Amino acid sequence: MPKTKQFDETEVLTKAKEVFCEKGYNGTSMDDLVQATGLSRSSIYDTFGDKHGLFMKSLNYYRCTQQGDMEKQCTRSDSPKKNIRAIFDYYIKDILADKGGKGCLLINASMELSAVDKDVMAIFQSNMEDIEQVLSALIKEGQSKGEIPKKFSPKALSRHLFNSLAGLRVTGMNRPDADVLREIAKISLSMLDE
Amino acid sequence: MPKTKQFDETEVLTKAKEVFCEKGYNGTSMDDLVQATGLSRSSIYDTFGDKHGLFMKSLNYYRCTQQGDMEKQCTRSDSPKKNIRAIFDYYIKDILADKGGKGCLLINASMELSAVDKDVMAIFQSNMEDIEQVLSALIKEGQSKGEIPKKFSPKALSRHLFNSLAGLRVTGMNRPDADVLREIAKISLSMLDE
DNA sequence: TTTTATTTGGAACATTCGTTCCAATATATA
DNA sequence: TATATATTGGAACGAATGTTCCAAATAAAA
Repeated sequence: MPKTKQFDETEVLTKAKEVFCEKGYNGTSMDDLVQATGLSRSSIYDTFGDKHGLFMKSLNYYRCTQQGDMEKQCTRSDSPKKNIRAIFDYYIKDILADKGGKGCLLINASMELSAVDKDVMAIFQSNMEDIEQVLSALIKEGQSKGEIPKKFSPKALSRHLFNSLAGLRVTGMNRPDADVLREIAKISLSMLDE
Repeated sequence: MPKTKQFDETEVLTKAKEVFCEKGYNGTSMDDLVQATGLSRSSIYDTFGDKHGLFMKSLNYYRCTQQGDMEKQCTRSDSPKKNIRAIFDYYIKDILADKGGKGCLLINASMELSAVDKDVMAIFQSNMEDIEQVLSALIKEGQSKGEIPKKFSPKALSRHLFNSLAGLRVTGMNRPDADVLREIAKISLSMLDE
């Protein structure tokens, strides 16, 4: 009996993500979202509650897809070190593919809202811990295989690598130069050598 | 004859900076700015033109003071490497002193607005180049003194260090833990050793 | 003290904002 | 096809936005 949903929720979240990413949370109006998603106001409010609800769902969805993409890089090779490099390559590719320099919604949102929206901060923190966990596991494996020196602990190295990834997003948004980003990554990753 | 200005412009810019930093550009209303600066609407419009004008002047003033503070660290010692460490120590101290996690106006503004405001992007780029220039000069000096290995070029190392500083601001805003930040800095700076 | 130029506070403006509401529309089942 | 249920478009709302304007207040100079 019921009329089925005329739209795919994840598609809407992806489109909303792009607008929020480009214009920021407070810079995005409901008109912008109506136009970008193709949905009516009513449908947006009915499905997501309000602007903040849509934003949080977009943020969470983006976080999941991004983390999924990153974890896919972890199994590309038997070498943990190569997999870490693959993560950096993937991330740099993602930055360079971002025409218009809209950036990463997690970092943008955190910079815009962390001071006033603790829900946003919590998602960023959780994402940071997850990524550090993934990196830390790869490093621990690499150290036990003898691929990675044990000078620094897996935890410390993973924090350094996450820090470098975050920096790459900031740097890359303002200087989207492939060679420069790859060189920065190379130096950050040289900690894992010899 | 004329009545003199009843306020110090740089004090106003500093106060405006704090509001913009905490709430973001689009999250800050003129009411917020009137309350934070203590000025009347009329005085703000008369002195700075409009909200965007006040924002740009705040951003520029912040950029100058921050860069000045950073350059002060460059002459603390005869050792270029120690001066680079001093820059990182200063920056981490600045991050930890930022109660409330408001962050750095340059990075916040860039993440919020770079995609839609090219003036903001230009200031960030210019600031990035200036800081890399300062770091590059110190590295070159350190390399010629034999303090810093020549495995990587001064330009490449300076970009890596700026990238790390940017990352520290993002990381530090969401996890203001002194030990963690110092450990990240230590690993980033270990590129300058041996 | 008087004059003069400037600052100041607050009212007022037109827009835009996020949100609500409802009648009209559309679709899957019976 | 008829029915039931969900979606849709658009009008409408009050609140908040950035900005303008002007009379009143103020401080330096005469």
